[in-house]
Amino acid sequence: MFIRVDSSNGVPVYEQIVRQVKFAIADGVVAAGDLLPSVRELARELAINPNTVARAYRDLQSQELVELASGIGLSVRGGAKRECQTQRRQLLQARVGQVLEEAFRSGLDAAAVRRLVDAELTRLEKQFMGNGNHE
Amino acid sequence: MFIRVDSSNGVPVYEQIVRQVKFAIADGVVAAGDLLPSVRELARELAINPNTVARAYRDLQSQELVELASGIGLSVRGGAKRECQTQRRQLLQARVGQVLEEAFRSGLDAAAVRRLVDAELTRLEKQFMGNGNHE
DNA sequence: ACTACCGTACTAGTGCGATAGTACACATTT
DNA sequence: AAATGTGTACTATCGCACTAGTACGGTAGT
Repeated sequence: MFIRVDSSNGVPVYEQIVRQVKFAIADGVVAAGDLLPSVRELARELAINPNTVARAYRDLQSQELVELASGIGLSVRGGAKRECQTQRRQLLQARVGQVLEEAFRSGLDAAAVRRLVDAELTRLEKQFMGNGNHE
Repeated sequence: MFIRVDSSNGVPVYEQIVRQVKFAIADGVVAAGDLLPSVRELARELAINPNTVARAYRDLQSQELVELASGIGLSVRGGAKRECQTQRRQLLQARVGQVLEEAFRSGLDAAAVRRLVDAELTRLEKQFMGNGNHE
């Protein structure tokens, strides 16, 4: 699967899994009715403990994004895609707000912030040129 | 002092202290030669353990931003202000880059990102209207 | 000298994320 | 019926950030 975790960045691994599964749902990489990779399979793939994956899946289930197909696995629920897209958009907006607020606190004014954003934007445009992203 | 910590956001408290002391130095709130608040005083103020503050101060000392005035306290070193300003600028630029990259990955194009940034920017401008910040 | 304050060092205990191993109920496949 | 694979539950253990309390050497004020 498309999931990658980094155990050294402070963010709990199970949260990283939850986040990336949500992104996969939002992107349509897994559609409604599709099964998530099994707990043991994903654990083997990521070289982590099955309990950690199970913890992430439990969270996804309690958020009603995914439902138990008993004996089969966990399947993506109907409204999950739109919900994940909404959550992703809200998360992004919040992070943009945080960073801009930090920029203000650093003494930059709106014009300086705009310059900084534009500089990073053109840098990233070169990097992402001509591909439909979704690593 | 001007420091505020949040023990429930995952970031170690001592790192929050290091970060905010650096910001205070960058902003000139504490100038070269000034003493930092004592370990015990800051610990009492933040309602945390003195060891946690001591840990933060040890980091600042090993980064040569602050030096031991034996028996007196820790004083801000000469080049610290410029160094902290540089670090803060680099940190900010990196965070802007991260967020914009995440925006690209969410499927937004450069124009959409610019719209999102502008929206947050005008929202924050209202909030910060007519004050020299530094909460 | 005495007291008070400074940073530092040390040990012990707590909370939480993660690991490790086992057991269980369920469904599919053979 | 048996084997395999699914998610789940449970206990034990480990590491790390943090708390808690104490002790020590250095400096200033009296």
